[in-house]
Amino acid sequence: MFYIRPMTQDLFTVDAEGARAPEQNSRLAPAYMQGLNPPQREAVETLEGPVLVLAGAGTGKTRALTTRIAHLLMTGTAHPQEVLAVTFTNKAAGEMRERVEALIGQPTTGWWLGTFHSLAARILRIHASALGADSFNQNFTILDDDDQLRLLKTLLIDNNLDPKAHSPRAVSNAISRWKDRGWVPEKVPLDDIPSGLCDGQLGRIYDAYQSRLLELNACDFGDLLLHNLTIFRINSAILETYQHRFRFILVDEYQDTNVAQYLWLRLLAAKYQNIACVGDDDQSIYGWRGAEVGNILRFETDYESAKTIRLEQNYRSTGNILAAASALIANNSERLGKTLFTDDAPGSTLHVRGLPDGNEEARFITDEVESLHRQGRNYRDFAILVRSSSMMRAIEERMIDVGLPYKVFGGPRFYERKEIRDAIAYLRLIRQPDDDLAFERIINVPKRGIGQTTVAKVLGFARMSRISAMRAIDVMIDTDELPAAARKKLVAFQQMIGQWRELMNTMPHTELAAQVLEDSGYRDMWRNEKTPDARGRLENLDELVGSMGNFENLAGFLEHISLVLDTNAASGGDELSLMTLHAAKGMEFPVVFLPGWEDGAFPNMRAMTESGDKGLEEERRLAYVGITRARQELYILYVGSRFLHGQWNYSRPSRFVEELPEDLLDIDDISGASMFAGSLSAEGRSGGLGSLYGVGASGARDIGALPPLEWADKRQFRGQDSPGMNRLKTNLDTVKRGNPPIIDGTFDPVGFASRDASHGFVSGQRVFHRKFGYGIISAVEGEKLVIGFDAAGEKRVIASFVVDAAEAS
DNA sequence: AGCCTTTCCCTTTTT
DNA sequence: GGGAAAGGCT
Repeated sequence: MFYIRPMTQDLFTVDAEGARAPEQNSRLAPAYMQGLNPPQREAVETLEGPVLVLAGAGTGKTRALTTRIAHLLMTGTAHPQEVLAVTFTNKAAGEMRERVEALIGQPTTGWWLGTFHSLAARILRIHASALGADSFNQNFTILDDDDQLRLLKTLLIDNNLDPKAHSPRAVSNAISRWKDRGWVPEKVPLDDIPSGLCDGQLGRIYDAYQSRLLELNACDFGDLLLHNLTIFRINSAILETYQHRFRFILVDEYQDTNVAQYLWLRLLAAKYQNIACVGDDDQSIYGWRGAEVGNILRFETDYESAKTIRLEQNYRSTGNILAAASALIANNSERLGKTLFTDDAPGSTLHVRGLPDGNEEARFITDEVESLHRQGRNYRDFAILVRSSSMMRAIEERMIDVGLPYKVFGGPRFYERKEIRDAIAYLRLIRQPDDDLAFERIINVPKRGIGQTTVAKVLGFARMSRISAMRAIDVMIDTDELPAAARKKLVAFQQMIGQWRELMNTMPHTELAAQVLEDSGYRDMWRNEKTPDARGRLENLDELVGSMGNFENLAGFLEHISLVLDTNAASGGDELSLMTLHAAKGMEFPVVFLPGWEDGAFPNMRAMTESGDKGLEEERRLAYVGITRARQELYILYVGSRFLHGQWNYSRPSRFVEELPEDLLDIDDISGASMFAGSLSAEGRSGGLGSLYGVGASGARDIGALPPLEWADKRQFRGQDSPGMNRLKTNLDTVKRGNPPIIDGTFDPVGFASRDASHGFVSGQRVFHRKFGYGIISAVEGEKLVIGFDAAGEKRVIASFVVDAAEAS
């Protein structure tokens, strides 16, 4: 039996006097329940059955959820290992963990409490082999964005498609979107074919990508959930195990679940239906990631005995802030509608400031922070929330200048630095030699004389024979396909990795990492580099090795970096927070700055051109999220001109500013934007979109002259359909017939490429080889052939490099 | 092969 | 502005 129910959790047995019975714990209930209002209490105390908590911003929904977990445990209704608590982001998961620990006074290590992706990865690690793919096993690598793009690019080239004409990025987006929708493309699918690829081509790329991932023992983010679904569907025993195990399921931010996540939850909750979801349709900001607000609406039909509880009393923000947020969101047409109220005083007005440019905006923020800090605020009381991370730089630079302590969430990340990624690639390859993306990254870094040509040959052969590069080397070093010098170097590389691989089992992982970086010459490479940032890179490597100490083993560390791309989450110093609006979901701060409220930037022009009114409404919800993060003071900022992408752009205030009730605001506009707005009214405004790109300083671009959308021109092709595309269409039909997007038997599990190695060559056959010319096969050893060539003499070559002499032109 | 310079392209949000 | 790729030079 693969699953042994761990009974090591000591929640009920920590008492010094011996085992503490659940009944005794229940007497503690009043303490942690104190201060809850009646609906919150109801949400906590409805221990069994499906519960949907529709809760507005700042109504204490996460508190209700965590208290519910505590209550489940304290009343003895649930054992810790029977609880599955799911959040969207790592930060939310960490926060939930903290709160639960505070409530029950116990560590929650090992509990099933985390993000969708981390929990799905955990299950997939246990059951990877149940997927049925030859090479896919528990050591699988989780690919990130960059790996995915590089892989797609090579696959495009293999399929004779030009990566310039058919951007790997667009293909990647399309694939991710399908996956987010659980392969049930309700809205986008057939129109969502990027840049002139006909659907047959895209389907082929998709299939090639998917089977390549399995050959490399790798999966992408979307696969984590999808493979779970596949396993659950083809192996009901596994599904039942988990249905039985997770008797209590809790979900935060339910409005942001996509179809794949929805299906995953539904399958798991099917048996006991003890599922409690908390969400707010007004805070749905992940539509672009496939989030379905409809999942909230569907809850009551999915679970017949569902109980819906509304939390409408806001405990977070002042009256003015709440009123402004409510007025803004009232402009959205698609909403369930909630009326939030607060008993708090109105508080300050909202501070709206128009400033000349981005530097002045940054200066205003730091000045204001310092002045409030002098009045007794801590730095950690402040948050600066931006629409896009590119807006962070100016603010960051300013804060460095004046020496304010700050922390960036979701900006350029530690793990995305080149040296860190290289170091991790070494470790990935040592742990999982089939990881070609890691291989490609470090095969010649530092330089070891294995050039582009050699690497291209190895990788090309690997893809052709549907094996990984390291395995391809095994084959190729026995043959004459590569020059002797190259073979020698490849062998040396392989042996180097092999030695470390052996050390992996005996040596602590931090020591191994240090040794790998030293022995590989990677550290020396940076030591010898004279650029100013080389020293910093070496320090980063030290930091990486140091941070590995926080993990039990190499596997745990690698899992962490692929799922939790956030190093400084745990620093609790007195620092102000700088992050995107998306990253701020679920958080609150006494003082919030919202810079960059300019039309075109926010609401973001792309969001609107791509998704029209729906896009605008999502942007408005984002604004709503931003405003409702603030407890006491709120600053909304816009500038008259901003330096973006190497060019000055003139702008006018966001339409969202106009949607705020004027009597709640104190406005001070020195942006000069109104002047431009006036001059723009003829052309810019009539365009209906913002003027962010309207008039460049150099008179560069005009709204009407924007480049045509790349996504136009989609379906004039009728290429032959691939299995992947057929699958899509089948599912599309299912949905069109009015069926809910459920997994059913009609929908195939991931398709696998069969590994048919038989080539059909026989001894005595006359063949042609591109490099060695014509010859006669003297022996066949699996896929290797020994051939006596007319000109080159006897050589060992690989069957796939050879064609029958008659077929050679 | 390797190194330096130029050119081109992108540029929302994230697990 | 910034990164990747292509081109050009040693």
